[in-house]
Amino acid sequence: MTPSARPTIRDIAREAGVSVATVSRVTHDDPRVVEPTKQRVQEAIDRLGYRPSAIGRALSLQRTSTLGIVLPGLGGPYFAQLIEGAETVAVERGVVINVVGTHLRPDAVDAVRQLAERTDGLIVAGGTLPDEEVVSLAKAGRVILVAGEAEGVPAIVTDGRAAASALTLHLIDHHGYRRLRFIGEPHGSPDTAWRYEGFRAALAERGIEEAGEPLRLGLDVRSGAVAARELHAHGELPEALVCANDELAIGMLATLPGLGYRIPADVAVTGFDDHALAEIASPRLTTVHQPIAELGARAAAGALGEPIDDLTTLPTELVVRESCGCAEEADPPT
Amino acid sequence: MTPSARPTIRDIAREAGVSVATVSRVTHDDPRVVEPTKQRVQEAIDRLGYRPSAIGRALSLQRTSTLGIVLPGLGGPYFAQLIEGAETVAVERGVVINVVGTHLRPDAVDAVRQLAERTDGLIVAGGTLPDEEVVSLAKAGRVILVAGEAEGVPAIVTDGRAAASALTLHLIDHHGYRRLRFIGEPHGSPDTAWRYEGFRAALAERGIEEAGEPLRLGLDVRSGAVAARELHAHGELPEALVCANDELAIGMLATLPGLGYRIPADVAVTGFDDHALAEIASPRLTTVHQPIAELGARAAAGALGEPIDDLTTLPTELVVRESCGCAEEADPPT
DNA sequence: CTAGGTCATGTAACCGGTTACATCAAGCAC
DNA sequence: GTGCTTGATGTAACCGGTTACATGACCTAG
Repeated sequence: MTPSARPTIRDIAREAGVSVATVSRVTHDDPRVVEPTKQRVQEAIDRLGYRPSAIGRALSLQRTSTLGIVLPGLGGPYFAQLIEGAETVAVERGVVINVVGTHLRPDAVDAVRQLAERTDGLIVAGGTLPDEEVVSLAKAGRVILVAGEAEGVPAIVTDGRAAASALTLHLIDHHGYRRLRFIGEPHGSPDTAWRYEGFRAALAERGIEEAGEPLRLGLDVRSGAVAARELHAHGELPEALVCANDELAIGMLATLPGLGYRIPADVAVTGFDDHALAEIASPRLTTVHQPIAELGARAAAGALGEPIDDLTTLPTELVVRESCGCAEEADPPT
Repeated sequence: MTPSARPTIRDIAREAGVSVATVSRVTHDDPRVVEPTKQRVQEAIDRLGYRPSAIGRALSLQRTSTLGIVLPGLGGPYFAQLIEGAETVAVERGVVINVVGTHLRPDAVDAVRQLAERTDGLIVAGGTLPDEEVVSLAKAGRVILVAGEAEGVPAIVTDGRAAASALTLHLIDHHGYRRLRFIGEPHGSPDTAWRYEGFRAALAERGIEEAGEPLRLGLDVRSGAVAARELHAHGELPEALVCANDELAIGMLATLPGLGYRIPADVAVTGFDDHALAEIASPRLTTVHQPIAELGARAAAGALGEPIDDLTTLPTELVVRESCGCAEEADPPT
């Protein structure tokens, strides 16, 4: 960013009648510079409006003070929370965060490589890049994988498999549902895949057959609405719909009543993530709470050099509300 | 990102027995290099796993092929769409996008200055930085302001004032409401401020007194729920609630029925932005559609050097659905 | 008075690329 | 054979910082 010829350290040195080393020292508050000199330099800096070039500095220091985050897209609260978590750590260390979304970039791999060049560390969300690319990035620099796995790359995850299984068992054992269906595309992301696995494992454990193939759709609200209409169009609904995330579930919550189904009386719906709307929606959504910000924070710390295990698993919590069929709890609306 | 000593262009030159200039030419597909030499160099590159350093290149070229976007936070679809719009333009030009959220950074100004160093252009959302900082950034580089205004900085906006006014007049003239209240903090962002202005202008035009101070809250779903409870607790509701954005409105839509109010029979609710949920929610939300992706795309083009007017105003569209009291249109749910 | 030490500052190499210009060999015309 | 052109490649300066080491002024102890 240099249209109007920014002054360089050498301009300041000339202006103040000192050497570049002295200017550099002043900008670093080096105590070796004597007061009058420091003042003269500071004046020159102010007069010319000098700000050291981050690129020059990065080249010299071999360090950028930047952390990169690679996400599929920026939509949705999941990623916003992840970033916020990382941000808390980054702020502490004077590091700035750069985010790229791969979702709609045909050249995602290139974009990420370019990002990797400019950062001291990288947080990569599972499902954004081919495994071998993650491995190769990790060979060249510090990379932490979030909600994903790749050979030899430290990863931070939640145990979505176990959580989905617990959720599904709640539906089976507590409510007695035996016709259940999973909504979401397991191949879309490792997170979804794990959730689907947990779902199937629970069914298998209770000797139940799946009510149908997973309904393969995106993870957004609109897909939830589409799913609802599709299920309706194809005839009878299962007893319970296990959605891959809350947004999908919220889309269903909003759409199913209009099609004549009562939730949870006619069909139970569950989500995943504990979205802000989950406890506001009606009925309130049964879901799984995940420490997403914590995930981001740990990943950031690791990416910035803190020692980290090969695999960190953070705990999840089943949040039982009403959409699964459980009675409304005592919870004062006002 | 250089833990495992990456090879530099000089390593390759030595390995291939040529000069750095030749290596540089090979990496640029310069036709002047003769085939056998090119091959020898390429082999050295592959053998050592060389990738040119983006920082070295940036320093030399005085260009980073990077576009920065400064947003308050990354939450919510508004910003996700803005980024997507920018991304389409960036992809075309082989530029990568870096996003920073200022929301929870006490050192936002520093973070943005650092970003500005590393980018060829900057898109700044209104309300993220003090005006004078935006002006000073614009002095040093190419800056486009989105949904904001600052002396001498090219801006792209939608006419939120006119849109809010049209929306409010619809509530007054078409539905006959005369007790209206605005939900949102006008000082929070220019966008909200303009919407509030439009709201007040409409009331003034019809000689109506405002039903109360704006209810000053954040722009998220949860705040909508809080607002609903607060209004309920303080006694009677106005006839119509004009929310600063859809998320706020969706929070109210989800909460008010539980408190015993029917929408729109007892109270009308409107939003702003045309969120994905707006047409799925029930009742379907009356709101204002904004070409957000277009906003992002234009801003990106401008920030990357395309000539741009001082002020570009993009059109909005009033989307009348049910939450304002209009009858359900013919719209087949399946 | 001098050797040695301390301190403020300067000099110049270095980080990893790009590129203007120099160099040198080969080909060609006379 | 000489001079000129053309083409492939090399040399070295430059981008904007940082910093190890050099320098030289001044102080102090012997």
